[in-house]
Amino acid sequence: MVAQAAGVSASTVSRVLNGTAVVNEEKKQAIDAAIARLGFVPNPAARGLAGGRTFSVGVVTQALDSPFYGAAMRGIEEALLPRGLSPLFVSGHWNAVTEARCISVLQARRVDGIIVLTGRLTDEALKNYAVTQPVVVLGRSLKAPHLYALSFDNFLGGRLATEHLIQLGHRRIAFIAGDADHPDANERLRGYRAALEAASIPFDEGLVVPGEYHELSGLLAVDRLLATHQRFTAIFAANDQMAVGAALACQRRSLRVPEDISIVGFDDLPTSQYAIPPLTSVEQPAYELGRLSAMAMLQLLADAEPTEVVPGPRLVARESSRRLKG
Amino acid sequence: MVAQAAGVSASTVSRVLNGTAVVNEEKKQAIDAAIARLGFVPNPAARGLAGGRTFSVGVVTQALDSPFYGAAMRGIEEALLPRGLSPLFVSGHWNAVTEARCISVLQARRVDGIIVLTGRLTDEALKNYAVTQPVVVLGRSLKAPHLYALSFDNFLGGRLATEHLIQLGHRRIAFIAGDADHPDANERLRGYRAALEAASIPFDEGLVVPGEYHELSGLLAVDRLLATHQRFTAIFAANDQMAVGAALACQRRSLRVPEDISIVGFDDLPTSQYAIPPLTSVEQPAYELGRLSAMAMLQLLADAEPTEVVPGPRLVARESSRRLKG
DNA sequence: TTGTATGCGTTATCAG
DNA sequence: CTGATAACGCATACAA
Repeated sequence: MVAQAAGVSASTVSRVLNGTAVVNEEKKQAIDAAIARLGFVPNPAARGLAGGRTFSVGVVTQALDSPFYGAAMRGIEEALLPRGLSPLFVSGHWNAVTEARCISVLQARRVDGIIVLTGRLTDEALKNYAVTQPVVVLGRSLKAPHLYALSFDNFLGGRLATEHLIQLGHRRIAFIAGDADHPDANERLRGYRAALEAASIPFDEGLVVPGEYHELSGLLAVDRLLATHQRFTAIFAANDQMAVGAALACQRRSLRVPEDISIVGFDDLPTSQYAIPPLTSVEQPAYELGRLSAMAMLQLLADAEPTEVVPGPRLVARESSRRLKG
Repeated sequence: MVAQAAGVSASTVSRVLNGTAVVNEEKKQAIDAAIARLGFVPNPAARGLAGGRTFSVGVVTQALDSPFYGAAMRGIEEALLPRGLSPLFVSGHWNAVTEARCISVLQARRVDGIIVLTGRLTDEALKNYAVTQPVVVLGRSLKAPHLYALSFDNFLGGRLATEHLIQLGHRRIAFIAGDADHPDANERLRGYRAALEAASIPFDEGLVVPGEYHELSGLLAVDRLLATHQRFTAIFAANDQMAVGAALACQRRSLRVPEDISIVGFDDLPTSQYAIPPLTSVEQPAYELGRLSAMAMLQLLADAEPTEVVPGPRLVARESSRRLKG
């Protein structure tokens, strides 16, 4: 096609396309011209078949419609596309079985590598996948050949949030937890406890209520707290969505935020800054985390050792938390 | 591989894999067994090369991290995956040039079809793309061969929202518009005007302020309204994000929602039900719209005429709007 | 530096 | 009903 238009062989075209070997400048020009004239675009399927690579990397996200994973996906896309790699997004819905199926789909498509955003797969399963193709996982800390893990410091994040409230004078701080079998959530709880301990505030189990990372569970958590007559002046929710639900529950009970109750969330979603009142939160740089995951994958694909390092958590103080009156 | 394991030819394996022809039951069993034993999964790249199809459909979304498009993507994924098709998501960021580049990427990958979610491409450009491969577009109404358009009734939606406020006794209703070169936004404005007219309420240009579909622009719009000393008792924002920003602006000015100002949004994002106060909005069933787009694509790919029809808008009344006090 | 031959894994077109 | 055989579009080893 292009080859005969430029009067050379297909191999030569391939060579200029990939820079595999030096070619005569004249022929190169002729080929480039022919490519432009014919609007030729190499067929990735054929390249994949011949070269063993598909120029696509699979991304197992948990929800396509999550502000958090959405930002991460954006970071991944922006890192990958300019390098000629296409991300293939599939969503696991926080379910190990679904995730495994997702990975099967990706493997069936012969993706060059897989990026897993958190999820419920076991570390073992992940390591196992890594023997077949490079794997980058966000939200774990494990080591294995062809496997790179990027983990955000949820412990420190939990600690920062709690310390912030303590510094504002709060001592009765409720904690709305995330799923118990979710490592991130447990780390945040650990941070909460550590901050309490450092301030010599006794841990009160009654102040910890379970949640499920969505708004409704935050709302219900506050209801439960109130129903059990717990006394508290502040709430730390393990993510922003639950914090928002908690704020609504407070409003329904005529508890003013922050006058009566201070609330701190986690994630610092873009929308949190427009919550009423704007939410104090621990920033988790989703876009950057996504971008770094992709960069790490790029390294892995180039047979290099990834060195990407995750930025630390940062507290963003807004209007939902204030000094305890008193 | 599988072929020789089962003692048959590759063609026969292909036949049972695709159901292309009837195969002897015994051989079929032997092949199935071999497939299971070897954990064989056909290579889509090779299938694509040989058969001219890639079993993937490109999806041009506008933002990977948007609650609205996220839900649509979820609908698309769930309709496509079970049929063995993989969606390939790329994001155009509301920019015609970027979108065109996205489509190039998709075409380079030889996707079997393209689904475009709204966007800024011209109808002409879209029709043009449709000569190469099937196209489904959400948010337009145009007709062309191999092109199916699904459009949501934004006019009626705008009308419903405004009528709701009128029925509550409001007559001074501000409108926070979307981008002027955005057809959806203009339709909503038309609906607003139509409702006003039907109720014999004179249209006041001073009550219409531009916005850009994000929270901040909603906030600024209210500031501007207040700065120009407009009198109004209600606000209809062309989307929920701006409505949330508007609510925050009101709160900052000590205008209570809904006691002093009623607010109605558009889209009914999942989070809107947890806004403070929970937001009255016009439901736009993003998940369903996505699913229907995918179903239409399936029809197109099967050389059938799509018949998918979009559900109409529906007003969801919550606490951000109430009867005007007398 | 370049062309030729071969193979990647699968489907389609033939004969049989 | 089934098996050869060619073809899909490209990359690579090899030969020149």
